[in-house]
Amino acid sequence: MVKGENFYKCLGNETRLRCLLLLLVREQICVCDLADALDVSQPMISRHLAQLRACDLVSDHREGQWVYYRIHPGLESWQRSVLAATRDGLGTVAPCAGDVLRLQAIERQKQAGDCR
Amino acid sequence: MVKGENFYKCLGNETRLRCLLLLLVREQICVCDLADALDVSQPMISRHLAQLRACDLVSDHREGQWVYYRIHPGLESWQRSVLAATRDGLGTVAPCAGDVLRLQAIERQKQAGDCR
DNA sequence: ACAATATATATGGTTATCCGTATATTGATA
DNA sequence: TATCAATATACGGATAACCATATATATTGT
Repeated sequence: MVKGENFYKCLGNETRLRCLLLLLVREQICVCDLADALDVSQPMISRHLAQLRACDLVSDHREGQWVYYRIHPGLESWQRSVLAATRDGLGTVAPCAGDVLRLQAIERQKQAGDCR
Repeated sequence: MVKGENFYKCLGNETRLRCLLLLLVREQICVCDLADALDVSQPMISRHLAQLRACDLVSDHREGQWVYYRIHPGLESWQRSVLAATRDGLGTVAPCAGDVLRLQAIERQKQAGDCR
């Protein structure tokens, strides 16, 4: 297996790719916000996040009852370049552009609503 | 389907990834040289090249009995950036580094041997 | 301790991917 | 036209990927 093969297998799935691109615009995002922004089920986002985690593309940490994911801080620089190039190419078109908008809406809603 | 999904599905296979990286170091390579350099069977390389062709990652043209492949001239710039970053990250490690050496050996052998 | 929320994983079935082998196609050459 | 070399595709089976549903785990608040 080539070194980059698993990396690209991860990017070769729509949900995972959208996840990663969304994580490029925020330092960290919790699982439920990711699920809502991408409009996918909770088990689905969780499974794909697990795979990204297994390939060291993202890291996670718990804050109370929420688990936050971020781009893995130890990601190799060439992989960061790949993600950045992808954002440049795909970030402004559907469905990725809409993902960002939905995420922003979720964040606004949280801030306005219950202030916990 | 996200726009880049098929692109990354292509990169997510070892043979196809090695193919593309090898095509980054030569303007064009014929099918048999690709098969020899990667040490894979003829149907195998042909099938994967067909898939890269279908996704517009490579283009082909015939010269006599040989068919030459190259990185598709119309490849989007963000995709070129991805390939370049990948070469930077993987080009100097196995098996990609060996692929280049084997390709060079094949070229030398051709030049030395039968001069048709 | 219990209920509620957030997250992870297990299970089963469907579809896609991958590969080896066999065969078809195409161009060159005798 | 028969043959050969190069390339492409078809076929069948094995494996992997993917998803929906159900269930388990962990944390918080009552």
